[in-house]
This record gives sequence, structure tokens and C-alpha cells, in this order.
Amino acid sequence: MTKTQINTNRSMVCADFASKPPRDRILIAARELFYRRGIHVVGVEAIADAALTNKMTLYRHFKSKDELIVAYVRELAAEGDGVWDKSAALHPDDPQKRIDDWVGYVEDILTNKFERGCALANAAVELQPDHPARVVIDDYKKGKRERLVGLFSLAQYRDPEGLADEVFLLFEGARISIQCGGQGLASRVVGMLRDVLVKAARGEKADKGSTLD
Amino acid sequence: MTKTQINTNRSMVCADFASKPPRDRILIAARELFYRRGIHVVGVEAIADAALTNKMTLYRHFKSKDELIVAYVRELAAEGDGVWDKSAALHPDDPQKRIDDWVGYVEDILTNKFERGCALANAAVELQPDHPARVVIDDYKKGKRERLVGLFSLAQYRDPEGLADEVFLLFEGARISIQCGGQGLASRVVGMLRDVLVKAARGEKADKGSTLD
DNA sequence: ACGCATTCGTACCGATCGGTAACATTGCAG
DNA sequence: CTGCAATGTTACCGATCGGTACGAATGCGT
Repeated sequence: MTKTQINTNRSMVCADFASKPPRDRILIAARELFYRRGIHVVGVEAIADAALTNKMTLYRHFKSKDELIVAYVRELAAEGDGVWDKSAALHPDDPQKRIDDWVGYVEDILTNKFERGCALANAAVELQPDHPARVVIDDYKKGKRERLVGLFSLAQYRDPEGLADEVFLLFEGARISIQCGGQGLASRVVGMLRDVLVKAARGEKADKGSTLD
Repeated sequence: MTKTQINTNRSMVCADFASKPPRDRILIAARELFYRRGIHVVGVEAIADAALTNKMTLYRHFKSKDELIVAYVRELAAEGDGVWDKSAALHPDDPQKRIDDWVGYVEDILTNKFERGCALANAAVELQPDHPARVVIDDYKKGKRERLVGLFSLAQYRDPEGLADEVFLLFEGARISIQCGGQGLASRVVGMLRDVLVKAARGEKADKGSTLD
């Protein structure tokens, strides 16, 4: 909560930005520009400028723009996994608490007025199906759904697969809808999500004799 | 059902393609290329080529590429509205039948293996928030949700607003997920959608004395 | 047959794209 | 201080971008 989110369009996202190594600055700048404006419309020179460096240094760290895109997507995926892992490390034996964490995380995202949808989904929209970054995105999304399934299963909810599908799709739908006409949706979704989970929780431990695996 | 969907990457979507006026050919070609490859990566020359014409003729019908993009988005929106209107015209007094129509339409889309997500949502991802096409997309999406609300209200479902939000988001989430790791989801979503609607139908006409407007 | 508008084809414009060559400059380890 | 690697600077490459000038070809109503 209370993220130190920066609202400017500059890429000065932290005080010691200039003191970071060039590769880090480039990735930070690329991340901001790719997310805000799109991947194809942002040129490598603009990224180098925002990273307080130049095109040559960029190409010393990344063989091509495509490789930079892959690094960008990899970083996003790693960060998403990191949030999840941290919650799992904090509450290793309390799946319900981890579910609450996730809902809070979702709420933070959906109520952030600088959101422009899921950066990974947006990247998937822009990139051709055979782009090397696509498999990273696919794996991440698949993994995220499976984590939800595992969590619901651990919390002994009924039908963890179906429940994971449902909340996953609601979340994805909300994120994409934020950027096209669904501003009002965001606030309603969180309540809806909690509703679905509470309703599902009523069925937990219903008859634990059935095919639980 | 059994749409005459063409699977080639060519833009020869109908037999009399060459006999259509240039403007139509350009819009058809733009539609296919924008959807398959993305808006920014497709140049006007590629569109003109696919439309069996040249850049000059394109610019006689569209003042700029941006205007072509707006026309593209407008056409998509009009077509989406058309599907809805047709169902409404066929079953003006049978909201349940229209709901079934919509679910069938959704099923057609989600099980079409050439789907690359909602063309309008994809366009919104690629275009800057101040692009003139964005308001067309926003209006369409808002309108679509309101149509759902109206339909559920007409069918006397309980909480039509919440229900519309739910099925709308599930649908949107499914469409975006198809193109990133969620191939398996598509088939499950349709069942889930029917489930949600059936469950909601159980609450219909519950107490019709309440604030129905 | 004519005139006229639409369309076609080509060649071009300036700008920007991704990517590189070659060299000057910095900073840090020995 | 010396040496070497990392970084900065500038200029450039071919290709492609959105957009246009202009003349030739076409179709069609009269």
C-alpha cells in the first residue's frame, strides 16, 4: 500500500536514478515508455534519452530492440512473481491471508488512476505471435492462474480450478476495460471479486471426503 | 453460426473483392491487417497493396492514416451494434432468447481459433488516450455494457447492473486471455458464463415489487 | 465522339526508424 | 601514473514511414 508511484511522464522514478548503471536506467526508461506509449511507437533513441545515455550504450547492453523488449517483459514477469512469492513467504501456512493479500494487490492496481492495463497483456497485443517475448508472457499468465488454483486448493475452496478461472478472468477483464470506457467498473470489480470469494468460501470444507487432490 | 470466415492472411475475404469500389477494398484490407498485425506496424502502402490499389487512391478517400484508423474503428463498432440490433429485431419481446443469442455469439468468438482478441480493445491498447478513435471505442464498450444491463433488466434478472458487469468482464477477460496463455480458458468460459446466467436466472422475478424501473 | 471525374502508377519529399563505425572521454584497478 | 574497459559523442547507413505532385490511363454519362 501507499506505493511511491510517480505521476510524471519522466522516467526519474527514483532519486538515485542517475547513479544507477546504464543498463538499469535503460530498463527503467524502456519500462515507462513502453507501458505509457506502447512498444512500437517508442524508438530506441527516445529510450536512450530518457535513460540519460545514448543509443550506442543501449546497443552495448542489448543486441537489438527485440532483445530489449524481451528483457522488459522478463522484468515485468519477475516482478509479478516476486509480489506473489513475498506474500507466500510471509504467510506460508495461511492461504486465506495470501488470498486477502492478492485481493488487496488487485485493488491497488484497479484503483490506481495511472493504470493503462496489464503491461504484459498490452505487450502481447502489440507483438506478433512468434515474437520471443510472447512465450514469456504466456508462461507468466499460465503460471499466475495455476498459483491461484493452488492457493484456492490449499484454502480448501470448492472447485479451485473454476474459481481461479473466474477471478482471473474478472481481473483481466477489468484491467483491459479500464482503458476503454470502463473507468467506473474498476471500483465495482473489487467488491464483486470479494463477493465471489466470500460466496466460494461458504462452500469450503463442505465435504472434504470428495476427490481432493 | 458457420461464418464464412477466411483463414488466409490475404485480404480476399469475398469473391467480388476486386469489383468493390476502392474505398471498400481499402477498409476491408485495413481491417484485416490492423487486426492481424497491429495498427502501428502496418504501413499505408501495405494496406493499399492488399486493397489492390495504391497509396494515392487511399489518400483520396482518407485524409490521413489516423482518419483511416477512425473509420476502421467506426466500422467495427457499427458491426458489433448491428449484431445486437439484429437479435433485438428478431426477438423484440423475448429477452431470454436475446440473451441466448448473445451467449451463442460469445461462444462463436471464443471458440474461433483465429481470434486475436477484441479488435477494439486491441486498438485501444495501441492508440494514445487522446487519439480520436479512442472515444469511439469507449462509447462502444460503454454502450455494450448498458445493453446487457437493459437486457437483464428486461428479463427481470436480479441485480442487472452487477450481472452485466460480471458477464461483461468475464467475456473481456477471456478475449484478452486467449492471446496470452489462456487458450484452454476459452472453452471453459462459455460454460462458466452459462452457469452464471443460470444461477442468476434462479433469482429472477424473486420479488418484483422492488425498485424495478 | 466528347468531356470529365475517378483512379492508377511512379517518382519523390522530409522525417524517422533500427543499427553501426570510429573516436573521444571517463573511471577505476594495478 | 598507467592501462584498459566502460561509457559518451557524433555522424552516418539503408530502409521505411506518412504524405504528395503530377501525368497517364480508365470508365461513364451525354
